[in-house]
Amino acid sequence: MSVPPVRVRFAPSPTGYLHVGGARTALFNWLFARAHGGTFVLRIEDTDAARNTAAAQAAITDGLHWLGLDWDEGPEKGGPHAPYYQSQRGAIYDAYFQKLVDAGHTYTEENGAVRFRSPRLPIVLPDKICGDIKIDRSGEPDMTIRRPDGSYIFHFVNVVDDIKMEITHVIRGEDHIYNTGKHIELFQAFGAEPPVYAHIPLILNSDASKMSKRDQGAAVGYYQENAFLPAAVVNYLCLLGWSPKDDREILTTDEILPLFHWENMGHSNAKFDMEKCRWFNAQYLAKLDAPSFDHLAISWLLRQTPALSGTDDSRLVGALPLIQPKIKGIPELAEHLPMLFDGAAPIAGDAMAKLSAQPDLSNRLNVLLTHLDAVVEWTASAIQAAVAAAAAALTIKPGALMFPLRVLTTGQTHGVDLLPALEWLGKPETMQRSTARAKLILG
RNA sequence: GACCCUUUCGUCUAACGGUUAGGACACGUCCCUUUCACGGAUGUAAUACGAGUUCGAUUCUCGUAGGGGUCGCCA
Repeated sequence: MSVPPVRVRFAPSPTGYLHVGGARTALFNWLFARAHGGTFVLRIEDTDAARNTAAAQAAITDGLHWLGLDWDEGPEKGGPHAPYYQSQRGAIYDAYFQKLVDAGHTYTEENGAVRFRSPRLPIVLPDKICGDIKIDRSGEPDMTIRRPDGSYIFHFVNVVDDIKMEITHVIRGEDHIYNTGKHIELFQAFGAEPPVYAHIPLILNSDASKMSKRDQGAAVGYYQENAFLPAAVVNYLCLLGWSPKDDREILTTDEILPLFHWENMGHSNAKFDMEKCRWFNAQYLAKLDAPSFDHLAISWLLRQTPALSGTDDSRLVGALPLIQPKIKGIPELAEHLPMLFDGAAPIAGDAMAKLSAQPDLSNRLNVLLTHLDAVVEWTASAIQAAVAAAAAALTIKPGALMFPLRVLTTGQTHGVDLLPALEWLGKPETMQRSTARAKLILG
């Protein structure tokens, strides 16, 4: 007896955005298919014509493309079970509907809606994650499967398509557990074997509420817009409801595939932690090669308002390596770029306060500027030597001069690695900024 | 309310019935260092509660409580 090849599907409806929980469901289906050499099907459940727009469809396919979750059959690719849009499968549904009618499983309401007559038998759902779940629908009203206008309801089309598309495993959110009772009744009415079910726990907000469109990070588009690295997001998402069962956290999908078992799946809902997601992003950002980082940064800058000096000249490309190791997200460029490019930026309040508290300030600044002015070859190491010499002359530690130097040149208390930044800035600009701000500070 | 799922640091999670209950994010301290960081070290912090089984329970069973989900002619 041969085991049928694994076929899984992600079946979103076009709601206008791709929910991060949906993305995780897609990811788990994708991982399962890839781990078993199976087929990953994308099917668009667009039976609700009202919200079925091109933009809503694009949010799904763009998001999946961006995450790197390639499907084997579905929109853009076609396949043996095309079409993959439910809105185009009316004839199939009509035929399957007739089967139910002929078998006497249905009855029609006064207004024309058609219901499926439930066998009202207790159902046991053998779930791969939750175990055996008892579902008792005997007290429930019969489900409607067709509206008076002839369009079909989710439960019906979902099951028909899973039969037609030969889906072997259904991996979906826990919010579908109870629906599964209805679905199993339909499979049985069609004389079809239900697929293997695995219901994965949900992703919630940090306050345990359901993530909705408005919540930050609920839409995959948020990560795209903010130039997250897809691999980082995928990595983080994998760890919500799945674990390698050891201490590793940074994992490639190749490393995850052999460990993607039901046994490694979590059973309880997970709260989304944007801080940790950003930490993953920082890990991947730091490892990125310079050209890729430049491309990511520049294309993000070009999408910003003009206020953000989004040039792609060599000055900018020279500055980006200074920033790359400092940030957890590309949007933090907006914090670093001004202090590097705007020499006239005002001195930050806390910087001024901390600097004023330094003893012997006037003398220190003057000695520092004198030594800097004497630097011939303007390199980070030469600047460092000048700072060291100035410190020696003042009989203080070099470190004591770094903070004043940072304030003089950037106006800030913190920022990128200073000496390389000054090398990038150049001697004339450094001296000009320093003398101007020194005057301001010393009054 | 009914039914279903679930319960280990604030969060994500690990722990053949025997561990000083481990790791990571976040937070604190120290070290490193020319600065900001990175990094290293370290600290605060968890088995929801109550019974039972057992020599021994985070682990198995039951109950209680908390959280979530579902109860559509939405998907």
